[in-house]
Amino acid sequence: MFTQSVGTYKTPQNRKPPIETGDKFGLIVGRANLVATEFTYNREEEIYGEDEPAEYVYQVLSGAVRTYKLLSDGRRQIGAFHLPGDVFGLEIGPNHRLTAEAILDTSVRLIKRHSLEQAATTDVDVARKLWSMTASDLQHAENHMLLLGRKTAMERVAAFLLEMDRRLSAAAMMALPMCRRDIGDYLGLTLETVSRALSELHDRGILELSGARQIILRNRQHLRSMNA
Amino acid sequence: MFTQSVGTYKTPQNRKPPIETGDKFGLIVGRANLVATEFTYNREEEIYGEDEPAEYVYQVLSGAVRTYKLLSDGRRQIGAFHLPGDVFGLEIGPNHRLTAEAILDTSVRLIKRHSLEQAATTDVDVARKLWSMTASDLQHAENHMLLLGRKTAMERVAAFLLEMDRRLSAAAMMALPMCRRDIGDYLGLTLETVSRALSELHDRGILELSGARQIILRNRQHLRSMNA
DNA sequence: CGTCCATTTGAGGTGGATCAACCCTAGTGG
DNA sequence: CCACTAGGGTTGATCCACCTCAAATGGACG
Repeated sequence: MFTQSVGTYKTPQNRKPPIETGDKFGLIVGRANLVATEFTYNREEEIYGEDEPAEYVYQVLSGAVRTYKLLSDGRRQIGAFHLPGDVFGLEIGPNHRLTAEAILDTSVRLIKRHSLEQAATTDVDVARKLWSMTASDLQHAENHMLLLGRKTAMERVAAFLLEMDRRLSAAAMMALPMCRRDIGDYLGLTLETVSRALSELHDRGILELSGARQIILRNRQHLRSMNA
Repeated sequence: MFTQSVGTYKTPQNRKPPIETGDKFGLIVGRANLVATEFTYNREEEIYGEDEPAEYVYQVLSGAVRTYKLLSDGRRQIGAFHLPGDVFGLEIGPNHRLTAEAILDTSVRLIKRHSLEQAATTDVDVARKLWSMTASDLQHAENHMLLLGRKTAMERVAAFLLEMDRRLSAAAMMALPMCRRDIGDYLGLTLETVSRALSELHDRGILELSGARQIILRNRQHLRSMNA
């Protein structure tokens, strides 16, 4: 994978990761004395493909990543967006089950899966942490199934905004890393429907736009009430 | 939970469970010397509710179970059907994240979650098995998000039939335990749309119906090709 | 300043939802 | 053993939320 990659190596270790507290992955790495490498991917670059052998587990240090599945005719369902601090690519079987791509220039920390699993056999805390990360992904997927199967377009967009608000807006303004098509493919909508929903929320004074991807939420309570 | 339950106790242990080989749960129970109890629920009876404390983990012995989430106005998304052999209700957090109901009269084997977690701290194989079960659920959810977000009604029904064929039809005929509404709520469709899709598949000679829930697949290859 | 995309907006089409009969069948009770 | 009933399932007619296709707008970057 890496030999073909356009990404560039950086010196590993010896850096304070820009990750807030509660960094499970960091805890594991430290605790188990694992070797973590840093790597960067260019915008729109593939990190791994669906069904490829899962050799590494990844943590976003900066940038953003989308993981998705494709149908044969190109229809795409994004399963999750991965933002700084998030772990992705953790599998228990031999292969990745989704494709991962960098949305922006992205740097990741990566660890050999094998070494993580090794650590899990000797350290129950590591084992539980890995299980817990998979369980968190499952919980996200269960909520997302409800969204995809039963929510209206406006409800989906409201849920998306609240999720992103929670996950990336420390400041008042949130800077979305992804385009309208990505949002649509995450929410099971077209990019036009996403755009129309955002326009309507803007017209209703529920959010402010300064550039299509710079959003300020003016009325979170209203969004929560739309979230059914 | 059980004090309010209409279910009835049966003598635990001392029975050969009607579970085929590869019974992960059984392996854990045997290996770790855990106490498993048997319990039965009546048709349409709730097994546990969303956000209730997750005290037990369940395995279906006979019958069928649906697990789902509800929106405030009653819209329902079924996350999974659980058939004999399947484990459900396994959580890592304190509470159940979906509601579980018996579709038919159903008997389950149950184990205290606490005792499973206990076993996981001393036996890495148990820990890995638990992780693996959560990972399987996640994989199912990832596939289902693709279905809910991007597949047409006919593709969803074809996928459903193939899933049920794989999971419960040892014989030529498959006996669906669930009604059209359940299927719709699993596939993100209405019961009418499910019915129309099945009628069309019947008209096209792809399946045979003897009673609405007794289905014989005549052309699996065709169904697979519709599964995009 | 011009080019290239991403985004917005508009107009019209459609797949699946909704609303409404009707049918079938398993269970019930006479 | 059969008539009745209730609930699940099917089918038809219509509607509408979202998709599709198209064009205009805007912002970033050379």
